[in-house]
Amino acid sequence: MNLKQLSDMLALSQTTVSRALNGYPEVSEETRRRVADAAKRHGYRPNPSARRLATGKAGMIGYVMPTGAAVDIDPHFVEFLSGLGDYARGHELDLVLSPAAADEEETTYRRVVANKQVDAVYVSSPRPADRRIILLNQLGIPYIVHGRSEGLDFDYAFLDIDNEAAFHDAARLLVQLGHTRIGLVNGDLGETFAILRERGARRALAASGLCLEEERIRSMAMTEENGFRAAMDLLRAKAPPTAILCSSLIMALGVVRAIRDLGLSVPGDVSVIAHDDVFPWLKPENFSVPLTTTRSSIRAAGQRIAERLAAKISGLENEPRGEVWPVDLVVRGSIAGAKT
Amino acid sequence: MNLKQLSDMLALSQTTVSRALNGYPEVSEETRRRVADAAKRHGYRPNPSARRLATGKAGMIGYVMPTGAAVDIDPHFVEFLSGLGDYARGHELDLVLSPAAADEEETTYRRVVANKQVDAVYVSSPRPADRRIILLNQLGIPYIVHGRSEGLDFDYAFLDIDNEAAFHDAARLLVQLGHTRIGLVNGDLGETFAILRERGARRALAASGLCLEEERIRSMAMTEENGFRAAMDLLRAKAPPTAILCSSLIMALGVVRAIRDLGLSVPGDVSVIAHDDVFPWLKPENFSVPLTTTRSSIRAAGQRIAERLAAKISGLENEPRGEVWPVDLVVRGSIAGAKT
DNA sequence: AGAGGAGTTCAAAGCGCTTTGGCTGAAAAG
DNA sequence: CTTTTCAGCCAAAGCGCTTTGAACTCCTCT
Repeated sequence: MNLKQLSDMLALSQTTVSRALNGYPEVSEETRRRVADAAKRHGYRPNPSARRLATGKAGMIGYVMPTGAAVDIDPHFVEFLSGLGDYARGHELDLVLSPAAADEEETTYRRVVANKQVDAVYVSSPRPADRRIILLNQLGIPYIVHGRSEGLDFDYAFLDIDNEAAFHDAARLLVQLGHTRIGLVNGDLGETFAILRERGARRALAASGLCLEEERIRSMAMTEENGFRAAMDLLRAKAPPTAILCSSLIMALGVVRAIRDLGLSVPGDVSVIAHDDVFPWLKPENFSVPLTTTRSSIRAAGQRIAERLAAKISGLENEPRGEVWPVDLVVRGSIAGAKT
Repeated sequence: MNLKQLSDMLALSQTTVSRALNGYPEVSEETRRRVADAAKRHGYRPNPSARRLATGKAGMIGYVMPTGAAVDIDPHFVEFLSGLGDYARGHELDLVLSPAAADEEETTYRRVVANKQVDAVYVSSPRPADRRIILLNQLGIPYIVHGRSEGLDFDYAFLDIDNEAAFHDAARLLVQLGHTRIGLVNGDLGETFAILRERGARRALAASGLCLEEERIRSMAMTEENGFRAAMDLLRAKAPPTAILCSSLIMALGVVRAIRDLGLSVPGDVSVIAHDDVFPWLKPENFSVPLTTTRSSIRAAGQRIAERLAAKISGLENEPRGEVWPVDLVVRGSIAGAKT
């Protein structure tokens, strides 16, 4: 069933039918009703390719997905995607994932934009002075960054959680509990969030005249194994930390395992606080010792970003606004006062 | 740069340019070269919407993504997606994710197909007699199922791992080690893979005159928490299992935690074998006791499915072929002979 | 009564590509 | 020398939609 058939059936022109369906004012109410009715009854749906060709609007959100043997998409992505989907579902928005090798990312963005395959894109895991953002900005397509970049000389739309405050507060809490040697098991410093978290922790310690020593910081891809290695490393040092801040639940699995392996206990010997992105399949309260976390639902972020992208597409959101969400500090059994 | 501009520039008709670019024979070699050259130099790329409108071919692979507050996409999906992307990347294929609530899945498939938004789709987590497969079959769009259904009266294309053999072999190994009371911590029985795994385990026990007791089976969503609960349940029974088969690494985390919480040990008191889909961020060899696993890379499956979908699209693969991959049984420290 | 609107509707021109059917000129066949 | 054949190229017709510009019908106003 296409527009022509439908309009023939109604003895109306394609123009009128199209306008009726798209809510243009110059159609009488009665006609509109008739058209809407017939359309529904016959299950008419405008062909998106045709519409796209005519309008340039795609009804899709794009994401350039880094791929390649060396690239591991991490499980956060799936939760984020769920959120995006939650919103998109109700709004007939589809997502287009364009896989690209690391060195083809820019080309891919260019292609996607030039082809008008999507109306807007989102960018994840931004790095400082991220080139993708610079590119998108000059290409002039609506976009939102999930996370933040730094060192860009223009404003851009983003949604981020307050990583700095989260780790600041977490570190401050540890300090208040009497800890002075605090370790940080962080994500890769190539990404802004990790930089901000380190900064937050550093600031909290500094406020009490303490210092986040370089040798108590580890930054690497957030796998269980790396968490384990990092913690092992830290805890075997001459003056091991009595508390560890950790950037992800998955790493925290490794951290806790390391602590155990060394015959130490949580929180008796080592207090642990981790960041929790809220996975349905791994919960901090279910760790052998319930984990204190800084918590922010990455799924909710996905929903919000979809919503804002939709707003941008329909022209409701224009200024390049940054949105920063506060992070909950959820105290559970994994922290205790420092042994004196 | 569109076709018209390019052809004007070359003083050729759009027809000829189009044909030259698409490899039709009725173009002289010299012309073809000239055209290809100019196209490359000016970065000409045919507008996909226009092409799609004209040909009906989309150059995209579709996936109807279950979404909704109640639906958790699990982390396996991301690994699978990576694989799909690995292949798609090199072949200019994009993926379209169409989010759909559980009760809108069929409608969404219909929409996607009717709109010719994609050339082929893949279906994941198939259930027995899966309605989606029936639907796709009659809609006549190329598709591949990742996993298997049962009870369908027609052949369909799928790629699955040999779940039954995997769990059969794992169970047999446990039996050979002297275990007679074996527990199964499985995924939701709504999905075929879980049914097959149970069948495999059952068969192995039966072969030795043993029985996989109903009360030693738990089937539920594969979260860490459910793994914990299930194992707790099993181990607190009057005649607790001395070995546990587990359907996922994430569940296995919970299983191991339960064993520990009860003051038992792996493999001293309880042997554990789990299925490993190969995540970069959580490895069985890094469990406190290295985990014996049945292993099959879900990422590799993604690559292969993309490859086969591409073959289907270009008409290279036609018969509805089923492909079943063997599963590795990797023995590590988590199993031991049964205490006598 | 005629001009000027307001309210509806329509025919036709794109959007950028593929593809059908036809045309041309030179080489092959008669 | 005429007829075929065929490689190579082209004009134009879609694909299904949106949008421009025009037209037509009623009213209202002067």
